[in-house]
Amino acid sequence: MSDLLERLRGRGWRMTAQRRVVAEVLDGDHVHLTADEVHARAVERLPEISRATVYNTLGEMVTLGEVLEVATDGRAKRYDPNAHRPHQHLVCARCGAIRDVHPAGDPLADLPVTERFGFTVSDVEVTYRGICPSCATTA
Amino acid sequence: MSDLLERLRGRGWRMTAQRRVVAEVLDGDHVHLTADEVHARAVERLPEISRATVYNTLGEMVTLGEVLEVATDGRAKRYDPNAHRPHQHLVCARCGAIRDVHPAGDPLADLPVTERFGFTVSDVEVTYRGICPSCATTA
DNA sequence: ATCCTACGATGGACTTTGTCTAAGTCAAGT
DNA sequence: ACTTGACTTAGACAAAGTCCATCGTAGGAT
Repeated sequence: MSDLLERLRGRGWRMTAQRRVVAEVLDGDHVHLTADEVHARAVERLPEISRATVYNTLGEMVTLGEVLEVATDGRAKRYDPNAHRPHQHLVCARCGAIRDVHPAGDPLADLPVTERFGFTVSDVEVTYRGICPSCATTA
Repeated sequence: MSDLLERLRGRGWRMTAQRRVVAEVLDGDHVHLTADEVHARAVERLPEISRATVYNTLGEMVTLGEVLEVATDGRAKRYDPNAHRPHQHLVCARCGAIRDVHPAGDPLADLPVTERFGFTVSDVEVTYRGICPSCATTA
Protein backbone atom coordinates (compact mmCIF):
# COMPACT_ATOMS: atom_id res chain seq x y z
CA MET A 1 0.00 0.00 0.00
CA SER A 2 2.22 2.81 1.13
CA ASP A 3 5.00 2.67 -1.36
CA LEU A 4 6.74 5.62 0.21
CA LEU A 5 6.60 3.97 3.61
CA GLU A 6 8.13 0.79 2.23
CA ARG A 7 11.02 2.68 0.70
CA LEU A 8 11.71 4.53 3.92
CA ARG A 9 11.60 1.37 5.98
CA GLY A 10 14.03 -0.22 3.56
CA ARG A 11 16.52 2.52 4.31
CA GLY A 12 16.73 1.60 7.96
CA TRP A 13 14.52 4.37 9.17
CA ARG A 14 13.46 4.04 12.76
CA MET A 15 9.71 3.71 12.44
CA THR A 16 7.55 5.77 14.74
CA ALA A 17 3.84 6.51 14.78
CA GLN A 18 4.58 10.11 13.80
CA ARG A 19 6.73 9.25 10.81
CA ARG A 20 4.24 6.68 9.63
CA VAL A 21 1.41 9.19 9.75
CA VAL A 22 3.37 11.86 7.90
CA ALA A 23 4.35 9.39 5.18
CA GLU A 24 0.79 8.15 4.84
CA VAL A 25 -0.64 11.65 4.61
CA LEU A 26 1.83 12.60 1.91
CA ASP A 27 1.41 9.42 -0.07
CA GLY A 28 -2.38 9.46 0.21
CA ASP A 29 -3.79 11.97 -2.20
CA HIS A 30 -1.41 13.04 -4.89
CA VAL A 31 -1.83 16.69 -4.18
CA HIS A 32 0.95 19.07 -3.22
CA LEU A 33 0.51 19.91 0.43
CA THR A 34 2.23 22.58 2.49
CA ALA A 35 3.92 21.58 5.74
CA ASP A 36 1.03 23.04 7.72
CA GLU A 37 -1.51 21.14 5.63
CA VAL A 38 0.42 17.95 6.26
CA HIS A 39 0.40 18.79 9.94
CA ALA A 40 -3.35 19.45 9.92
CA ARG A 41 -4.06 16.08 8.31
CA ALA A 42 -1.61 14.28 10.56
CA VAL A 43 -3.30 15.73 13.63
CA GLU A 44 -6.57 14.11 12.57
CA ARG A 45 -4.95 10.73 13.03
CA LEU A 46 -2.47 11.48 15.77
CA PRO A 47 -3.70 14.51 17.72
CA GLU A 48 -0.53 15.08 19.74
CA ILE A 49 1.90 15.28 16.81
CA SER A 50 3.86 18.53 16.84
CA ARG A 51 4.64 20.94 14.06
CA ALA A 52 8.38 20.54 14.65
CA THR A 53 8.14 16.80 14.05
CA VAL A 54 6.29 17.31 10.79
CA TYR A 55 8.96 19.77 9.64
CA ASN A 56 11.75 17.42 10.71
CA THR A 57 10.20 14.42 9.03
CA LEU A 58 9.49 16.24 5.78
CA GLY A 59 13.04 17.57 5.79
CA GLU A 60 14.45 14.08 6.24
CA MET A 61 12.35 12.67 3.44
CA VAL A 62 13.60 15.45 1.18
CA THR A 63 17.20 14.71 2.16
CA LEU A 64 16.67 11.05 1.39
CA GLY A 65 15.33 12.03 -2.01
CA GLU A 66 11.98 10.39 -1.41
CA VAL A 67 10.02 13.62 -1.54
CA LEU A 68 10.51 16.86 -3.48
CA GLU A 69 10.19 20.39 -2.21
CA VAL A 70 8.46 22.75 -4.61
CA ALA A 71 8.32 26.51 -4.12
CA THR A 72 5.76 27.66 -6.67
CA ASP A 73 4.85 30.91 -5.01
CA GLY A 74 6.79 33.00 -2.56
CA ARG A 75 4.79 31.46 0.26
CA ALA A 76 4.95 28.07 1.91
CA LYS A 77 6.91 25.26 0.33
CA ARG A 78 4.91 22.32 -0.94
CA TYR A 79 5.88 18.67 -0.74
CA ASP A 80 5.62 16.32 -3.69
CA PRO A 81 5.76 12.57 -3.05
CA ASN A 82 6.23 11.88 -6.76
CA ALA A 83 10.02 12.12 -6.55
CA HIS A 84 10.91 9.15 -8.69
CA ARG A 85 9.26 10.23 -11.90
CA PRO A 86 10.77 13.41 -13.36
CA HIS A 87 8.12 16.02 -13.99
CA GLN A 88 7.44 19.73 -13.88
CA HIS A 89 4.58 21.83 -12.51
CA LEU A 90 1.71 23.81 -13.94
CA VAL A 91 0.31 26.38 -11.52
CA CYS A 92 -2.89 28.42 -11.68
CA ALA A 93 -1.97 32.04 -11.15
CA ARG A 94 -5.36 32.73 -9.60
CA CYS A 95 -6.22 29.84 -7.28
CA GLY A 96 -2.81 28.22 -6.89
CA ALA A 97 -3.88 24.79 -8.11
CA ILE A 98 -0.93 22.62 -9.11
CA ARG A 99 -0.72 19.83 -11.69
CA ASP A 100 2.21 17.61 -12.56
CA VAL A 101 3.11 17.93 -16.24
CA HIS A 102 5.60 16.24 -18.55
CA PRO A 103 7.07 18.62 -21.14
CA ALA A 104 8.62 17.27 -24.32
CA GLY A 105 12.37 17.42 -24.58
CA ASP A 106 15.02 17.87 -21.94
CA PRO A 107 15.18 21.44 -20.58
CA LEU A 108 18.70 20.77 -19.29
CA ALA A 109 19.90 20.23 -22.83
CA ASP A 110 18.54 23.66 -23.80
CA LEU A 111 21.21 25.44 -21.79
CA PRO A 112 24.28 25.81 -24.01
CA VAL A 113 27.73 25.39 -22.49
CA THR A 114 28.42 29.06 -23.20
CA GLU A 115 25.51 29.92 -20.92
CA ARG A 116 26.69 27.80 -18.00
CA PHE A 117 29.48 30.08 -16.76
CA GLY A 118 31.51 27.20 -15.38
CA PHE A 119 28.65 25.90 -13.25
CA THR A 120 28.16 22.16 -12.95
CA VAL A 121 24.46 22.16 -13.79
CA SER A 122 22.68 19.17 -12.34
CA ASP A 123 19.02 19.99 -12.19
CA VAL A 124 16.34 22.15 -13.72
CA GLU A 125 12.98 23.16 -12.35
CA VAL A 126 10.27 24.41 -14.70
CA THR A 127 7.11 26.11 -13.54
CA TYR A 128 4.39 26.88 -16.06
CA ARG A 129 1.87 29.53 -15.05
CA GLY A 130 -1.58 30.16 -16.37
CA ILE A 131 -5.26 30.13 -15.54
CA CYS A 132 -7.02 26.87 -14.82
CA PRO A 133 -10.36 26.02 -16.48
CA SER A 134 -12.45 26.55 -13.37
CA CYS A 135 -10.92 29.96 -12.66
CA ALA A 136 -11.35 30.91 -16.33
CA THR A 137 -15.12 30.37 -16.21
CA THR A 138 -15.72 32.09 -12.88
CA ALA A 139 -14.57 35.36 -14.46
CA MET B 1 22.04 56.93 -16.30
CA SER B 2 19.21 55.28 -14.43
CA ASP B 3 17.22 53.73 -17.19
CA LEU B 4 14.74 52.25 -14.74
CA LEU B 5 14.18 55.64 -13.14
CA GLU B 6 13.49 57.21 -16.51
CA ARG B 7 10.90 54.61 -17.37
CA LEU B 8 9.15 55.07 -14.05
CA ARG B 9 9.13 58.83 -14.36
CA GLY B 10 7.64 58.45 -17.82
CA ARG B 11 4.70 56.60 -16.35
CA GLY B 12 3.66 59.53 -14.22
CA TRP B 13 5.05 58.24 -11.00
CA ARG B 14 5.12 60.74 -8.22
CA MET B 15 8.83 61.05 -7.62
CA THR B 16 10.04 60.96 -4.04
CA ALA B 17 13.47 60.64 -2.51
CA GLN B 18 12.58 57.14 -1.28
CA ARG B 19 11.45 55.86 -4.65
CA ARG B 20 14.46 57.33 -6.35
CA VAL B 21 16.82 55.62 -3.93
CA VAL B 22 15.10 52.24 -4.28
CA ALA B 23 15.19 52.46 -8.07
CA GLU B 24 18.85 53.48 -8.04
CA VAL B 25 19.83 50.67 -5.70
CA LEU B 26 18.06 48.10 -7.85
CA ASP B 27 19.40 49.41 -11.11
CA GLY B 28 22.94 49.82 -9.81
CA ASP B 29 24.61 46.46 -9.65
CA HIS B 30 22.89 43.85 -11.71
CA VAL B 31 22.65 41.41 -8.86
CA HIS B 32 19.42 39.95 -7.54
CA LEU B 33 18.77 41.55 -4.19
CA THR B 34 16.23 40.58 -1.55
CA ALA B 35 13.90 43.24 -0.22
CA ASP B 36 15.93 43.49 2.97
CA GLU B 37 19.15 43.87 1.03
CA VAL B 38 17.56 46.65 -0.99
CA HIS B 39 16.49 48.26 2.26
CA ALA B 40 19.99 47.96 3.74
CA ARG B 41 21.54 49.67 0.71
CA ALA B 42 18.83 52.29 0.60
CA VAL B 43 19.42 53.15 4.26
CA GLU B 44 23.03 53.99 3.44
CA ARG B 45 21.82 56.83 1.26
CA LEU B 46 18.61 57.76 3.03
CA PRO B 47 18.87 56.66 6.67
CA GLU B 48 15.24 57.22 7.61
CA ILE B 49 13.68 55.13 4.83
CA SER B 50 11.37 52.47 6.24
CA ARG B 51 11.05 48.81 5.39
CA ALA B 52 7.39 49.24 4.49
CA THR B 53 8.26 51.82 1.86
CA VAL B 54 10.84 49.54 0.29
CA TYR B 55 8.28 46.71 0.14
CA ASN B 56 5.62 49.04 -1.27
CA THR B 57 7.94 50.48 -3.88
CA LEU B 58 9.25 47.11 -5.01
CA GLY B 59 5.68 45.83 -5.24
CA GLU B 60 4.66 48.76 -7.39
CA MET B 61 7.59 48.29 -9.72
CA VAL B 62 6.64 44.63 -10.10
CA THR B 63 3.02 45.57 -10.85
CA LEU B 64 4.20 48.04 -13.48
CA GLY B 65 6.25 45.27 -15.05
CA GLU B 66 9.52 47.15 -14.62
CA VAL B 67 11.00 44.64 -12.18
CA LEU B 68 10.63 40.88 -11.83
CA GLU B 69 10.18 38.88 -8.68
CA VAL B 70 12.16 35.66 -8.56
CA ALA B 71 11.73 32.99 -5.90
CA THR B 72 14.73 30.74 -6.38
CA ASP B 73 14.74 29.26 -2.93
CA GLY B 74 11.99 28.98 -0.38
CA ARG B 75 13.41 32.02 1.35
CA ALA B 76 13.17 35.69 0.53
CA LYS B 77 12.03 36.82 -2.90
CA ARG B 78 14.64 38.51 -5.04
CA TYR B 79 14.13 41.43 -7.38
CA ASP B 80 15.44 41.50 -10.91
CA PRO B 81 15.61 44.84 -12.75
CA ASN B 82 16.22 43.08 -16.06
CA ALA B 83 12.50 42.75 -16.83
CA HIS B 84 12.58 43.70 -20.49
CA ARG B 85 14.83 40.95 -21.75
CA PRO B 86 13.38 37.47 -21.32
CA HIS B 87 15.76 35.21 -19.47
CA GLN B 88 15.96 32.41 -16.94
CA HIS B 89 18.11 31.86 -13.87
CA LEU B 90 21.04 29.66 -12.92
CA VAL B 91 21.44 29.23 -9.17
CA CYS B 92 24.32 27.81 -7.16
CA ALA B 93 22.92 25.20 -4.81
CA ARG B 94 25.66 25.88 -2.29
CA CYS B 95 26.17 29.65 -2.07
CA GLY B 96 22.97 30.86 -3.72
CA ALA B 97 24.69 32.93 -6.41
CA ILE B 98 22.36 33.75 -9.31
CA ARG B 99 23.16 34.37 -12.98
CA ASP B 100 20.86 35.34 -15.80
CA VAL B 101 20.94 32.77 -18.60
CA HIS B 102 19.37 32.47 -22.04
CA PRO B 103 18.39 28.90 -22.92
CA ALA B 104 17.89 27.88 -26.53
CA GLY B 105 14.35 27.22 -27.67
CA ASP B 106 11.05 28.21 -26.16
CA PRO B 107 10.16 26.23 -23.04
CA LEU B 108 6.50 27.19 -23.45
CA ALA B 109 6.38 25.34 -26.77
CA ASP B 110 7.64 22.19 -25.03
CA LEU B 111 4.38 21.74 -23.16
CA PRO B 112 2.00 19.77 -25.43
CA VAL B 113 -1.66 20.65 -25.48
CA THR B 114 -2.44 17.26 -23.97
CA GLU B 115 -0.37 18.27 -20.95
CA ARG B 116 -2.14 21.59 -20.41
CA PHE B 117 -5.33 20.26 -18.86
CA GLY B 118 -7.39 23.16 -20.14
CA PHE B 119 -5.14 25.77 -18.57
CA THR B 120 -4.43 28.95 -20.49
CA VAL B 121 -0.67 28.85 -20.09
CA SER B 122 0.91 32.27 -20.35
CA ASP B 123 4.29 32.09 -18.73
CA VAL B 124 7.09 29.75 -17.82
CA GLU B 125 9.85 30.13 -15.29
CA VAL B 126 12.96 27.96 -15.53
CA THR B 127 15.52 27.62 -12.75
CA TYR B 128 18.73 25.71 -13.40
CA ARG B 129 20.58 24.46 -10.33
CA GLY B 130 24.18 23.46 -9.95
CA ILE B 131 27.47 24.32 -8.32
CA CYS B 132 29.29 27.49 -9.27
CA PRO B 133 33.02 27.45 -10.10
CA SER B 134 34.12 29.09 -6.87
CA CYS B 135 32.09 26.69 -4.70
CA ALA B 136 33.41 23.76 -6.72
CA THR B 137 37.04 24.61 -5.91
CA THR B 138 36.51 25.34 -2.21
CA ALA B 139 35.55 21.68 -1.69
C1' DA C 1 10.15 -10.40 28.46
C1' DT C 2 12.74 -6.66 30.28
C1' DC C 3 16.20 -3.22 30.26
C1' DC C 4 19.11 0.50 28.05
C1' DT C 5 20.20 4.01 25.40
C1' DA C 6 20.55 6.70 21.52
C1' DC C 7 17.47 8.54 18.46
C1' DG C 8 13.14 10.81 17.89
C1' DA C 9 9.21 13.85 19.61
C1' DT C 10 7.55 17.80 22.06
C1' DG C 11 6.20 22.61 22.79
C1' DG C 12 7.45 26.94 23.24
C1' DA C 13 10.55 30.64 22.25
C1' DC C 14 12.69 32.73 18.54
C1' DT C 15 13.81 34.31 13.63
C1' DT C 16 12.81 35.68 9.08
C1' DT C 17 9.97 37.59 5.69
C1' DG C 18 6.29 40.16 4.70
C1' DT C 19 1.66 42.85 5.48
C1' DC C 20 -1.31 46.24 7.63
C1' DT C 21 -2.77 50.48 9.88
C1' DA C 22 -3.22 55.05 11.78
C1' DA C 23 -1.12 59.18 11.75
C1' DG C 24 2.11 62.37 9.89
C1' DT C 25 4.51 64.47 5.58
C1' DC C 26 5.23 66.22 1.13
C1' DA C 27 5.06 66.54 -4.36
C1' DA C 28 2.87 68.84 -7.61
C1' DG C 29 -1.10 71.17 -9.65
C1' DT C 30 -3.59 75.61 -9.10
C1' DA D 1 1.96 79.55 -1.33
C1' DC D 2 -1.86 76.57 -0.55
C1' DT D 3 -4.25 72.41 -0.74
C1' DT D 4 -4.95 67.77 -1.27
C1' DG D 5 -4.44 63.23 -1.96
C1' DA D 6 -0.79 60.26 -2.53
C1' DC D 7 3.32 58.75 -0.04
C1' DT D 8 5.99 57.50 4.18
C1' DT D 9 6.62 56.02 8.80
C1' DA D 10 6.97 53.09 13.03
C1' DG D 11 5.43 49.53 15.02
C1' DA D 12 2.12 45.88 15.62
C1' DC D 13 0.85 41.80 13.50
C1' DA D 14 1.00 37.39 10.77
C1' DA D 15 2.83 33.36 8.38
C1' DA D 16 6.43 30.06 7.75
C1' DG D 17 10.03 27.91 9.60
C1' DT D 18 14.05 26.89 13.02
C1' DC D 19 16.11 25.87 17.46
C1' DC D 20 16.63 23.97 21.93
C1' DA D 21 16.11 21.66 26.39
C1' DT D 22 13.65 18.04 27.94
C1' DC D 23 10.94 13.93 27.77
C1' DG D 24 9.64 9.49 25.58
C1' DT D 25 10.25 5.31 23.11
C1' DA D 26 11.91 1.86 19.24
C1' DG D 27 14.52 -1.69 18.84
C1' DG D 28 18.82 -4.10 19.92
C1' DA D 29 21.08 -6.44 23.90
C1' DT D 30 20.52 -9.48 27.75
